[in-house]
Amino acid sequence: MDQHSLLKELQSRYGFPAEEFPKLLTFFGEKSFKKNEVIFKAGDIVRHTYFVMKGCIRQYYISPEGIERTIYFAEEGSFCGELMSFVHSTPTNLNLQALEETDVLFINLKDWETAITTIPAFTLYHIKNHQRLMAKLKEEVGKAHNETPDEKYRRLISEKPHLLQRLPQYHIAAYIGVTPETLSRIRKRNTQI
Amino acid sequence: MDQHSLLKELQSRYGFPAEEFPKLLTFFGEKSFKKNEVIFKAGDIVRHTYFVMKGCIRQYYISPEGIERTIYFAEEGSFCGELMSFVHSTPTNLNLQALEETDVLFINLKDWETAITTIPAFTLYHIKNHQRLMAKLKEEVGKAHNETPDEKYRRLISEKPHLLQRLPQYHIAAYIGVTPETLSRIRKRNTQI
DNA sequence: CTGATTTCTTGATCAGGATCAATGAATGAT
DNA sequence: ATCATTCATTGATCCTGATCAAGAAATCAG
Repeated sequence: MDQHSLLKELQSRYGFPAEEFPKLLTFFGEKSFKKNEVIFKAGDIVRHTYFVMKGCIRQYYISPEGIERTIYFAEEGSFCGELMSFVHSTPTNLNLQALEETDVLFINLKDWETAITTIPAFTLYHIKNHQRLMAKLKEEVGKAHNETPDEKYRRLISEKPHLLQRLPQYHIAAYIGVTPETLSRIRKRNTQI
Repeated sequence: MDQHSLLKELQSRYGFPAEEFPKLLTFFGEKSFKKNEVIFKAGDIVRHTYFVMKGCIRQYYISPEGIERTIYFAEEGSFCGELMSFVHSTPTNLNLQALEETDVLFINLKDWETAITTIPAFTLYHIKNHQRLMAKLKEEVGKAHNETPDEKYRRLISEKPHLLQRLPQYHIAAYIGVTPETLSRIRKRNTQI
């Protein structure tokens, strides 16, 4: 029988006792978002944390000039949300949007706190995952500054080649930090044969 | 009597029981770094986490082309290190350098794990602080992409005006992500009277 | 205090991304 | 299938940061 993709994620990185999983799962609900549906936007208080079962969600900021800057695409098997706002019930600066018909698991704050305090392996997953994400984000900050758009593009196609098939190019452009026109030219430059 | 700056940091954000502090403090040692001393560099396994008592430390990456990209200046009252490498004893990609004669508290992995498992308030501080830092880093990634150098400069002087007095301009330039020449011109553009 | 080194500024040129505009391709609705 | 809309490409021009080069200012060592 197929393993649940949430259990797979929990186990993949640091191990998670399978016998605890049914208990954890009771805290989550299921939900679907329509293509292009905005899940939350800057100013909202984030009430749920999501785990993507199927589909794709983007996290993005909107600059004072109104430019959308995508920082992350959450695909199948990823958590997605904004813990700061979620945990402290304060307004977020982030926006979330489903880019396809997307099915998620979600958990609210009360259940999250219960899960965190009663399932030690879930706590451990969070702590270790945060260490990993922080290291990644730091690197990302460094690279965001010093990579040229060409380098960012080549890094993206080497790390997540499928994203280019999956998403319209203007989302890729917003992720790399260039205009769609420039991305089109970058692609031309970087395509041999 | 003056409050210890570490206790002040622990209490400032989420509260920390003062009576637990002496116990926590026994896990830390004291150490000084000379001006420009490199604390650890990419490839090293990070053996300590630091708390800055006096002075200033920068965190930076070195790009494949050899360009240094500074992502953070840790001043008095800040933790500084790289948890991913520290906790897992794996090589880091980050570099740390003292920019002034700098006094720190430090803790090794064994003591850190003991502190984390025996002082719940310390655990809580770490979890909550990570949530805060992750949210900040995400924003930073977004801004790193879409802000112009002028905007980055103005944001820096509004958030941390003292850094400009404290540090040579080429460090500020490496933080903003421009050459020292460009920073000099930005400063000219943005100075009235 | 003096000379040497480092840091900062200024100038000129160059490269590449933004913008504006138009056309072509792909997608979606009926 | 057809039409409408959205998305991708291409061209021309403009703007800004990088680079190379030189000189000025500040800092440091003796």
